[in-house]
Order: sequence, then C-alpha cells, then structure tokens
Amino acid sequence: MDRRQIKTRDAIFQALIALLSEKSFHRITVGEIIDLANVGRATFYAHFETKDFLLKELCEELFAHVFEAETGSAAAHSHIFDCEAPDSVFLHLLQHLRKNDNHILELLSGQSNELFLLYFKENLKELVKGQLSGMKMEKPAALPEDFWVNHISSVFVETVRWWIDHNLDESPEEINEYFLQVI
Amino acid sequence: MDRRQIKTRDAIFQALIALLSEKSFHRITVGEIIDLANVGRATFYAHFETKDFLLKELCEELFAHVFEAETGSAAAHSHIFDCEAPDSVFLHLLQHLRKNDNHILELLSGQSNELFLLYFKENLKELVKGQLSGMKMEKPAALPEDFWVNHISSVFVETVRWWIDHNLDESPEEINEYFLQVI
DNA sequence: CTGATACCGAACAAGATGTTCGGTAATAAA
DNA sequence: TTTATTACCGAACATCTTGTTCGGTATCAG
Repeated sequence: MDRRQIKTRDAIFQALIALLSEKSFHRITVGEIIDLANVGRATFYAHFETKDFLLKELCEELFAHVFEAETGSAAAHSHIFDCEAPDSVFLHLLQHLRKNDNHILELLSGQSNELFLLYFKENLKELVKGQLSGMKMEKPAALPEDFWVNHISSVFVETVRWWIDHNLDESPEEINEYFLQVI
Repeated sequence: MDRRQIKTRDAIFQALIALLSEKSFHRITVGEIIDLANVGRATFYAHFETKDFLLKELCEELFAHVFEAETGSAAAHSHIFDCEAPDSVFLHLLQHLRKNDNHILELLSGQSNELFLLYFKENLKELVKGQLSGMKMEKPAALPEDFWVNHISSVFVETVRWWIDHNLDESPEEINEYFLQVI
C-alpha cells in the first residue's frame, strides 16, 4: 500500500486521539482534526466517508490490538497460561488496559464517549461468546445464552467504567476480584 | 406560571418525542423541532439553552414520573405492597415501562440514544441507593457500596436494553426473573 | 523513467446554529 | 375593565460546519 496513505491515515488517527482526550467526540470538528493532522480537507474525506466512520475504524484498529492479544494468550500461546483458569482472560484484559497502550483508557473515559463503550462491548461479546464454554462461570440453566453473553459483557464494561470513574485507584487484581464476585 | 410557557414547552417536548421515534437524536435538527412544534426559533432558544439541554430536561420530566411512581409504591403507599419483597420494585418498573407511558420505551430504544440510558441509569442509581438497605439481595462484604449500587443499576439498565432489542417478546415477569438470577 | 495517484489548498454550496429586533397578542394583576 | 408585563412571532442575520469540486504538485510503484 502507498506509504502516503498510511502516513495521513495515521496522522488523522493520532489527531483524533489527541483531541478526544480534551473534548467529547461530538464537539470535535473535522476542521480541528485536519488542522492537527496537517491534512487537506479533501484528503480527509478521501479516507473517511464521515466523522463517525473515522471513529468506528479507530475503535476497530485499537480494540483489534487488545482483543487479538487476549485471544492469542488464550489460544495460540495457551501454553504460557496453562496453569490459569480461562477466567483470567478478564484479568489480562484489565492489566492490558491499565498499561494504557494507545491511550485506550483515556478514550474510554471522557464524558459522552458512549460510542467507545458500545464498540468495546461489541468486541467483548465476540470474545465472551467464543470463550463461554471453557469458563468457570456457568450459565444458570434458565437463562437464554445470548442474554448470558450480553450480561457478562455488560458487567465487564460497566465495571471498567466504574474503575475509570474512580481514577483507576484500584489494582487490576482488585477489579478482577470485584468482577468475579458479582458474576 | 404563564400558560403560554407551559404550552410551548409541552409542544416542543411532544415534537421531540415524535421525532425521536423516527430518527436518532443527533440527526434531529432544531429546525425540525420548531416546525413540528409550531414555535418560533427565538422562542425555542428562550426555553432551552441548547438541544442537549432540551433532551436532558425531557428525560428528567419523563423519568421523574416513572421513578416517583415507584418510590411512591414502596414508601408512601407501601401498605398496598406490604406482602411483597422490596425486590419487586424492579418488577413494577418493568411493568410500568411495558405499559409504555409517554413512549418512554420507544425513546430508550432507537439506535444512538445512549444518552437516554445514561440518564435512566442516573435516576435508577438514586432509587437503588435509597432502597438498598431493605433489599433481599445482600451486598457481598468485600465490595464497596457505590460499586454495588452501580452494578445493580447497570445490570438493570442493560437488562432492559436487551429486552428492548428482543422486541419485548418476554413478559415483565420473565425479565424480572432473569434480572434476579444474575444479581 | 514514466504513468498513476495521493495530496494540497482554495473555493464552493448547502445547511445548522444561535442571536437580534420590532411588532403583536396573550396574560396576570390592579 | 384597564394596564403593564411578557411570551411569542417571523424574518433577517452572522457564523460555523459539512461535504464536494478542481487544477496543480509531489510522491509513489513498477
């Protein structure tokens, strides 16, 4: 692929990330993004159909990293974690978030960044759906499967939200403990 | 208060509600609202500083009804429900939602109406905080109180979201059962 | 080296926001 | 009923944002 494309695409992403740590998404204008990214207006729209698509693609790129690392640690590299229960996937997720790679946490916080949490939950649901069978936490018989998947994902996301709102005072281990208690 | 104010304020609310059942909030324009409400542009801004504040006030008005009826049934009119556990507050909430008064459910669904769920959760948290002591569901000792409040509220909201996404196929009793099971 | 193409930058129409102002009509209070 | 108040109208307005267009330039892959 043309290096120019990669360069501008990345510049736009970085600009959006920088702006997102200042203000909420719907207050950010395309003008600000292209200014910070040093990119022509036409160029922006050549890359992204609209501002919302930009956010969506950014989320996919970011979460792909996080979740790929996670499924990797539970599948391909499972020998490393042999001794651990599949539940620890969540602990690893929390630790990974805490490391704050790519400023994901900064994005997940902020005031009206509900879209992030929505995308986050979508990805998480896929992960949960895949790992459900091997998990310690058994589904109560009376519940529909997709309800159960949705529930686990929701609780995790909301737990992370609570964690963020508390400035990450607690350790990932504590949060994981909280999470497991309420499941 | 001047009857004119009440009239236009209500007209604007009704217009917004009508529009919200067609499209998501951020796609609705002030122009559409004042057209449907038959209200001058200046009048709109005399009532609401901005479109977001309009939404906020609408939510407060709507949810005030729902939750007031609920706290009423558990406090003032508690003699009616004497024989019931405080947990049934949630069942009543679900039934009340199902009746679809003021089209609340239509508003809670829709695509990007995350703000509604956010406001809904805010109000719910207050309710939960107040009723926590009398509830059957005891808090595990190791958990902070506000974490527990947040958790219960989150799960309820997400349960309602799931319910809505499933077109309310299930009865309020079933949903309440699901909810109690996962708590 | 050469053709393709990604970028620039400037301009553009279309549409939304929030404000202003003079005039009209409904309201509350006397 | 009369009077002073004030909510509303409607139309215009500056401003900002969006998304598109186009000719020229620089960079890329082959």
